[in-house]
Amino acid sequence: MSDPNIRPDARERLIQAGIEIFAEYGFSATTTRMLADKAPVNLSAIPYYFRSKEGLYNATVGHIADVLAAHLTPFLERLQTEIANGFAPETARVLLREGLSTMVAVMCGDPGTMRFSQIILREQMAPTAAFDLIYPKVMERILSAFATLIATITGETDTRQCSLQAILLIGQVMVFRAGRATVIRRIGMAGYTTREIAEIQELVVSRAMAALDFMAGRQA
Amino acid sequence: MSDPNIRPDARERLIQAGIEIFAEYGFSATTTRMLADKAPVNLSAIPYYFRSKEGLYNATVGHIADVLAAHLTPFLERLQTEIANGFAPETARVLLREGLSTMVAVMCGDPGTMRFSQIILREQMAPTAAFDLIYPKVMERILSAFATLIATITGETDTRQCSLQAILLIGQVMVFRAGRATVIRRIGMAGYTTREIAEIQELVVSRAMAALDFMAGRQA
DNA sequence: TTGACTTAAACATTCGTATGAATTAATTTA
DNA sequence: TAAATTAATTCATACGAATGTTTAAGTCAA
Repeated sequence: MSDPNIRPDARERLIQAGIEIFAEYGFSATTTRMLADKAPVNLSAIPYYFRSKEGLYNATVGHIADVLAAHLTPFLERLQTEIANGFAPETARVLLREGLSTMVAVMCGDPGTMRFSQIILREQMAPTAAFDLIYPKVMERILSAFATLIATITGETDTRQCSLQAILLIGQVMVFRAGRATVIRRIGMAGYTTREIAEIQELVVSRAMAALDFMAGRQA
Repeated sequence: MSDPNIRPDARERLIQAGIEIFAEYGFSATTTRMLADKAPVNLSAIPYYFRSKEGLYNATVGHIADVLAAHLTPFLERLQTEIANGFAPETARVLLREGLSTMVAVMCGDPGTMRFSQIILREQMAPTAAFDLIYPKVMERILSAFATLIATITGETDTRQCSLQAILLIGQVMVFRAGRATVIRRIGMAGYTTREIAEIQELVVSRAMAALDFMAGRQA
């Protein structure tokens, strides 16, 4: 639910459990007893604090959206500052590099945030009411920032075109998370180690830069 | 399960129902009664023909793998033929264009095969035993073909590098399926119409070609 | 009549949620 | 301050509905 006085930590523990369990099993395969055991908390704490299992799920997604939005803010603020000060294409390149690298790290590297992206990916593939909690705070802002960067770097003025190019960039990152099982088997990895994350970052960034050169060339 | 004598169509109807229902709801949220109603078939036909709900799911994924593998075969045979006859980079480009276009159409365009990719994507994100049914017949063969094409076009000899580049290409297609909800909302589409599929195909193909030019340039 | 298939009904289990008592914390009263 | 009262939270238990599966009778072609 939404208590004005944030009293207890049973509520927070349930959301942490929600992140772990919902990410691993998805909404339907997750049972309230799994969540209560993981928290650990009595079963009745779920309807007490969140009204229902779905309420806990929505609170979990909302929490993820807030955390990611907070991580996002410094980046977006820097972007705004740069825009106010002219914004050279070289600066935009630096920001895009950094944004993509961070995205790879968040989606594939850090075990904590990997759970976030797992839940978000599930929402994308089969959106529920919780999709509205995460789209405007995270998806929309990332895509819009990337589209701005692309426009600045390439000189492309068609915003739809820039948005589509931003989506392609994100696709190159997403495939390493959503297609993790295939990537690992195909490449013969044991999992994503620090070394392999660095390799993916290098790969994604260099590929993105090449694509932007190509676009800029066509524009000029 | 696996009956030697393939008698009835109740079995096939259940698999068709499985494609529709498992794609829409996923394994856990799908109930045996949904499947039986959709088929339509008596509830007991599921344990009778497939031993269990999981058995029907595996049979469904197996069926998808077979259908996709059959669609894939002509393409792979042409590739083999070309390889036997020298295989100029220009020919490889044509094949890659075609492969990517088909992939977009299969994943995002045709309502029937879109269900296939939905189920496959779920398997990638949270692999079950059924993953082994689809990986070697579909994933492995597509990636290996793309990697071969990339090697031919760019002159890159490192097979790991070629595989990674193939994964990036597939990511650019996959994002339009897995991230459908976000793409549609962000771009302001009402869904993927024929016109938008063509736009995505053009986008993905031209982007891929630019990337390969970049790789070929670095190699030369 | 046999054997493959279908059917309706029921089974045991698990699910999300409700209930009301027990416990703890906070506030008020004396 | 000490006791009393109230509110907030936790707890064990239970309930009805839905789940996957089983059972055994029924149907129909060969």
